[in-house]
Amino acid sequence: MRVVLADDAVLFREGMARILAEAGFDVVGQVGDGAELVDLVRRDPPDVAVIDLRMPPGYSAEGIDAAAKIRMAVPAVGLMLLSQYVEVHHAMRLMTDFDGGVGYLLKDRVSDLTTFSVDVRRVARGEVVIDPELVTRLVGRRRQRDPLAELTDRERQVLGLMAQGLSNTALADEMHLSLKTIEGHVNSIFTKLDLAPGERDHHRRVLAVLRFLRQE
Amino acid sequence: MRVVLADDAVLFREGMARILAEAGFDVVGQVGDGAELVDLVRRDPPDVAVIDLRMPPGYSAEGIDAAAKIRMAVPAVGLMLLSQYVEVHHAMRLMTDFDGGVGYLLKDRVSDLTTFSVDVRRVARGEVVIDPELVTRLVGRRRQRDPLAELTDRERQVLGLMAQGLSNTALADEMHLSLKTIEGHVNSIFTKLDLAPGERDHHRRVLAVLRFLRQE
DNA sequence: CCTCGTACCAGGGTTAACCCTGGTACGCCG
DNA sequence: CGGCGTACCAGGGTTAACCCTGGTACGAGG
Repeated sequence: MRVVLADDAVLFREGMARILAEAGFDVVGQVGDGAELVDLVRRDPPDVAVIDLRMPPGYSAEGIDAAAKIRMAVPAVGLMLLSQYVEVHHAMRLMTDFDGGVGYLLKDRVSDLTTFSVDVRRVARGEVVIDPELVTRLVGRRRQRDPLAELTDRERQVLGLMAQGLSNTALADEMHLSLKTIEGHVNSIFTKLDLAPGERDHHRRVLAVLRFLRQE
Repeated sequence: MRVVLADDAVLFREGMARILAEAGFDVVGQVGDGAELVDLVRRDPPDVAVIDLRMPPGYSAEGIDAAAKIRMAVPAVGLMLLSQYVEVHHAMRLMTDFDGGVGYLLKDRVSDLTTFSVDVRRVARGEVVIDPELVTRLVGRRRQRDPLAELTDRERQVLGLMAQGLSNTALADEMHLSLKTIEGHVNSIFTKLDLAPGERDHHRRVLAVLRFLRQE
């Protein structure tokens, strides 16, 4: 089974290459960023790509962005994403935007090499592998399709100003609306971007802003 | 040359073991925390130990604490510390408390395996190896006027995670600190970035995040 | 030794952000 | 015409974020 690796951290990536080679994989390529990965996979499609979620230049979601491109260009390639942190919104994107053949594991939570290589093989065969704690977190969430596209014009305008760092008060002044109206729009934005209330792990406004900035 | 490895992240540690074995080292042991490391080194001293700076239980400075104990118990053992983040105070402690035979490298900045294994050998032979950027930072501090440059290493780390959308609670979990400590760092970041309190026009957290993202 | 900077943390107080419910108004479409 | 979506807004309640003060500990430097 042929695998390519994408991670800008050389020490980690090279170690991974050896672990997978030892497990019987044919490591046919290693790259340090998303663009290189997409090129490599297009030229010489592997069975599966193991991809670090955060890579240059933005260290934000380059891995998943590259994965999306690969899925469009070479749909048969399995995509195993590795992350340093639990990030539900990224996992959600994986679940909703990709139709099988995807994995999302936490680097620090892989405790057994055999299980890890089995997981990579499962992804290559079209299965879905998600970190168990993430699965728990994901239960109950509804599927969404391009959440940003669901925003009304007004909501998009509000989010654009939020992304410029305006407070709710300033938003109300700027748009000649009441504070109550702004609050309503902001809440509606969160709902549509599937940023559920009660999540203590995320600062939802910052996440909404990051979502908006990434779209541009 | 005999080496032992200490890192609780299995994937990373196992990869490292293979890299070093391939480079001709005899990997005689692997452990997941500082106490195990000290025991192992006492029982069967290697030539050099490669140690993750942050390990259980506190994820704070277990690596360097264990290194200090090893230096006292078996002074001939070389000590290579690996860190995820730039932490000047730890590097400084290494330079001042240890008399040769020490190294401090950033995991994400090791870009060449041959150089890395050479560095490990140098440390084993009693030399000092420090990440080059860290050297620059140690020598040329306070040269810039950029507010972001005024942040301490800790504050920069906090801001980086804020920019990933982590809430204060998640920051505390992630960094194994108290919520109070995180709040203190966040407030300090705002002060240093000239984001004054009482300004109703701006959402200061979002602005701080935008500032960080623009810098990258 | 003393001072300073950094790191960590607790106690206690404030508030903008957030959230839910309920209402009016308007345009569009079947 | 009625239903639906969107926009605007009020009332009322909750809380994570924010902020200040004060404390310990440690390392570095004069």
